[in-house]
Amino acid sequence: MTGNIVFTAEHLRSVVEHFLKQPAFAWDVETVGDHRGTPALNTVTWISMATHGMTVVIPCGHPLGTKIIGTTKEPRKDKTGKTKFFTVPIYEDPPEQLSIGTVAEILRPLFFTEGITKIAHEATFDTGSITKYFDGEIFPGPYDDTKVIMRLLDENTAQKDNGLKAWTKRIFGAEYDHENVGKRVEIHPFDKVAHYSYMDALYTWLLWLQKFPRIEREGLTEAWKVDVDLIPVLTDMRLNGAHMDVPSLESTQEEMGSRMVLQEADCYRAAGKEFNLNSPPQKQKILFGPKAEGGQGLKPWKQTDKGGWSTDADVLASYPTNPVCKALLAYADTHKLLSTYINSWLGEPGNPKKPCLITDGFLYTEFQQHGTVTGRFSGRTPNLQNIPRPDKPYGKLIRGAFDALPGHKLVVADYGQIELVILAHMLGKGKLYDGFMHGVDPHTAHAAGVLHKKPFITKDGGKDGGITPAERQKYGKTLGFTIVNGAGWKTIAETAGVSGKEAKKIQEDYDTEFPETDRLKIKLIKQAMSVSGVPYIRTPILGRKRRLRGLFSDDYGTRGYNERQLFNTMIQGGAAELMKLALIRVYWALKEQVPEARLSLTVHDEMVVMCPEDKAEAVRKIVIWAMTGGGIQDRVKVPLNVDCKIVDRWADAK
DNA sequence: CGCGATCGCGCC
DNA sequence: AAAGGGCGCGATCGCG
Repeated sequence: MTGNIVFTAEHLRSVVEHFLKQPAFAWDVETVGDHRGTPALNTVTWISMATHGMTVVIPCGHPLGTKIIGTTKEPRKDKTGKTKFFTVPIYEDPPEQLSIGTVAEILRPLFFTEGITKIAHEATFDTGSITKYFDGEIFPGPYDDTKVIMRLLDENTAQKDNGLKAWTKRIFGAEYDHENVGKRVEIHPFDKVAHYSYMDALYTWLLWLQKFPRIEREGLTEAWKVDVDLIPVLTDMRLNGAHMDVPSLESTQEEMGSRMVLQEADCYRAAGKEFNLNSPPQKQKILFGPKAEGGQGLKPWKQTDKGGWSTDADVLASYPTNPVCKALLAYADTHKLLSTYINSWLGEPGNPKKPCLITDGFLYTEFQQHGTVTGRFSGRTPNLQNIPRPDKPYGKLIRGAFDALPGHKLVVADYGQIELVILAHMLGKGKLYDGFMHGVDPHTAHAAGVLHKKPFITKDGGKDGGITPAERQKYGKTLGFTIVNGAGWKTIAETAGVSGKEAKKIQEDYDTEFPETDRLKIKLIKQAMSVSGVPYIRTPILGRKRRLRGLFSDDYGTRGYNERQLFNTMIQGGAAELMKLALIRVYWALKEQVPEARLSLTVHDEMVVMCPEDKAEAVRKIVIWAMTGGGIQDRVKVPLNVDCKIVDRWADAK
């Protein structure tokens, strides 16, 4: 392997010459720095590449040599504050390496050659990390991503088994990393990291060679193409980050912090003692323990998955007169939001384990196009797809901390009722479909259907035969998500606030008034079961597969669960695919027409773009075109609808 | 001390 | 008869 470590410019040039003659290559980076996982901020110290006939590894800034030339004792404090001494090896100086600048300059012609496919495992990370060395320019495609491929071929793989190491072990039986070297390359000796980096590129290449042909064989080409077209888009978003008003976030932190202290005290006072307010077992003891032992003597009624007695918000709310429950509910709300969305982002100064996630006003997040079984994106580190809604008090403050740079605006667009659009598209007829075709909103259509009234909002309290806004809310909105998710009458009763009897009646009326839905469900289930091997269905827009082994289960519950997943995947997955198409369209249109504009975020049916104030109107038009215009509207039978606002803060968009 | 499981809960 | 789909993450707790 020694000859495959590149130390000189001459060597690297000859490598590039070889790679330029190939149709495709795999590559990988190793990164260091306080923000090693954030492509916008990290430092690349290794690049490795593999193709037909050659695999190389290019060190460019590794700090250690290979030979141990001595040891030293390093003091480290443990949790209790005790100082312990660890023996740490001292390595020889590292060999002389090319600088990342030189490496990027020589690699540039290779990466910027259109027509050579660049393959990585989780490409947005590697692509984003190297972009800063290419003058901030994302290199052109075609791209490919073995993680995307593997996930399309088996969407049910658990997230933790979805890394390159796991695949390499499973498919090639090879294990080359027992120490998680990639997590902190800078503490490992030179040769070890060289080997590790080399193997990463090599196995990405081998995995691609073996698995890519299966994409076409399984009829997944269209879904795959969109996912790889998303690579520059998601890389761009990952690099852009979202701008934050840090002082505002800090003042919210203080406000919530002092509020929480009071709420803590309320809990202790009500319970008559101090206990850990975040510990389910301790809460159990307090709530359900006998009064003689200082408990509240409440009767538990809800089990956790593991069979314990639940103390979740549902349970607490069911004892509305108990002061402990009341106090715990208030505390939990504040604690959850403060710890998840504020403290974890601002970090703890002086604690290297809890760094501030906001750098120069920007918070960077990661969108994974292979993060879910349905085809939606998932978001992580941090997840910006679950920020509290602006219609809640703390949500208004937290979402309000996402703002635009001075002189800029946020253009925020979201699809209206996108899941029901997909449902209507699949149905192709019936009251929901007709409603969409005539501009009736789906909640109104649903409420009117089950109430046997006319599908419009009444103007005279109901004498005209229409439905009231309250009926729309109560029946229409409830039906909307219960259909999509396959909820039962109990959930309907709970959500709509009606009796079980009435909920069952709603369900029956829905089935008679909207018979197409049940027929569609049955058709899709039959379709999935009619294929040879593992049952699967394909999403309506791009034909992504969802395999559902449990569809044939003898167990009623398992089978029902799989049937609900099937139907939901069609809807949720179809909606996600429209958004993916829209994102690709908006990215390229903006690049061409308003290059100053930047995609910041996407949250399932919503996208956020930041741009200079005087370009906001132009951006708005582009976004609306991208989400609803020809080329995307052609893919769905009912009209797409977008709400698009120009605002200063994310919270102002709703 | 680090890791993983568990509970609970934020969003769409 | 009976059924809520999809995520990520913070805090706790038990294990090795």
